[in-house]
Amino acid sequence: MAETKKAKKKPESVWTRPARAKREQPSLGREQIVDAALELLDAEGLDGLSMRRLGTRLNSGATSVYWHVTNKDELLELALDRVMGEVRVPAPDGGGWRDAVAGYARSLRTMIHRHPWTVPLFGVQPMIGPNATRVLEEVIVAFDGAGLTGMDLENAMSLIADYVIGAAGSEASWQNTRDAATGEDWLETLAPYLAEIADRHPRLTAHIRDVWARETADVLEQRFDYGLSCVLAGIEAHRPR
Amino acid sequence: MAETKKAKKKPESVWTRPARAKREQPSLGREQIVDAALELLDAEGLDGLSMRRLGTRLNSGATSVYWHVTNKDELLELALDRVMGEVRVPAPDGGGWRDAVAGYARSLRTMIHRHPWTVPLFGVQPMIGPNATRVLEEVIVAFDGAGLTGMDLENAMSLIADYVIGAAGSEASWQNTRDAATGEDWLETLAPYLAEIADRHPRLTAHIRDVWARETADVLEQRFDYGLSCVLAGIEAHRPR
DNA sequence: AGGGCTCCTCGTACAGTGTTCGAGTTGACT
DNA sequence: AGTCAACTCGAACACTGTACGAGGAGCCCT
Repeated sequence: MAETKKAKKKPESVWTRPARAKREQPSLGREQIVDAALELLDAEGLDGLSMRRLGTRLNSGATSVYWHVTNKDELLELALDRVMGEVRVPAPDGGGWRDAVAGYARSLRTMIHRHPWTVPLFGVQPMIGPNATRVLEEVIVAFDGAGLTGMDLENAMSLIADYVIGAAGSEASWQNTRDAATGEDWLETLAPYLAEIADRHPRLTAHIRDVWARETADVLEQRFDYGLSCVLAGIEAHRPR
Repeated sequence: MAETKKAKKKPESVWTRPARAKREQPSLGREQIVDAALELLDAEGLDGLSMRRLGTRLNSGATSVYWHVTNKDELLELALDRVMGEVRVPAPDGGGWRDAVAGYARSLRTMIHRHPWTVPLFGVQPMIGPNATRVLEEVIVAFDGAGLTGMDLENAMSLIADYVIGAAGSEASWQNTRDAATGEDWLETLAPYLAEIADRHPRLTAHIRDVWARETADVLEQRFDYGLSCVLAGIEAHRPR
């Protein structure tokens, strides 16, 4: 493809004619575009994806992407649905609905951990991509056995999703500030401020002293499981019988 | 932008940085700046706030703001803490801890409804502004009577906050797309797509037909209360006794 | 063989963004 | 009167998303 076309001879020499840009992939496609976008997003977050950087990563002009995708928003929709493909929902065979739903929740959480840039994207548009709908379908099936229908089912599903997104999102952004500065640095710059508010907020400072600096991954794991089992217990307690 | 730098920068926030010595009556002040920023944010969301527009709204040069605020991020921190001042936490007098915590949750939710731009801001930096800390202190007090300490208390507080932010956030962004196009328009453009996935996802389409088009404010209210009482029941069930 | 026609690429340009810099203004204190 | 700090702000830089239109490649139908 990169070689000179010989069908027509034009009165030009090889030297005056600009060499055809060598394209390893003859054309751009949605798949490759989303692939490249995902690399940028996973590596540097939402701000790391710009149309120009995407273009250069694809060895193509900056605005060529706009033929395959009308918008940056649309591109993000595609990327979001792509990573929704990583979410697994166990079928409720054997184990009750609680296990299946818990499996879904945990899978959604690890997906968010892998792709933290998804968090501000949830819900900006109704998620109706193929993978999102597949997940929804499977979640409905997972809830079989809980005896929920109509609005009750909808409420329970929303509760699970809202909790997971809220929890995983706050975990992710917390990780972010942890990466930016080591926890000790933070504690160092924070110490005088903490001392200042110590008498205004006695309970809070006591709590902080009690709890901080053991925010390891284990603790986050435990916290998520605690919240999840609370939510499941609540759904269990409120379901019609 | 370009704020996702991984370079180690000294961790600072508006609250830890010493306030600048101020003069008698400078023409610009943090209060007025945050006031104007809030007007823009509430009127047009996160994208509606740009430093230049903020400048013109303040009848000042575009870059004058940078004397009083080092960053746009810092400005957003200030704005976020300002609206955190609207959150009320009932003292647990009389009614048990459940009522107090529920009151906090509902107050946080209405705050988010009033200022939907806060959602993507939660947790990007540790929230240590005066109003945020005041709320945290009061929440700890509200949990008195639940008999939670240390990590248990922390987990319960995180659970409440994560649920409320997740739920109110998804409500807010849903409202957004509702405003963009009337629900009927949406259903109209969506109908063929729904028909297309009907046999691939039978349960989902049945559920949608069952549930949709009654997404009134009442339903959202009910859903939030359902989720909240689930969470509270879960905390109740898991607390040490 | 040539004329359209559709798919596709891409350089250029526009209007905007956050932020830096340095020159200029003001007002209070020595 | 002079100094100095507190402030304001225009200009500029390096970005951003996107519209537009000029082209090129391959195909089908005369």
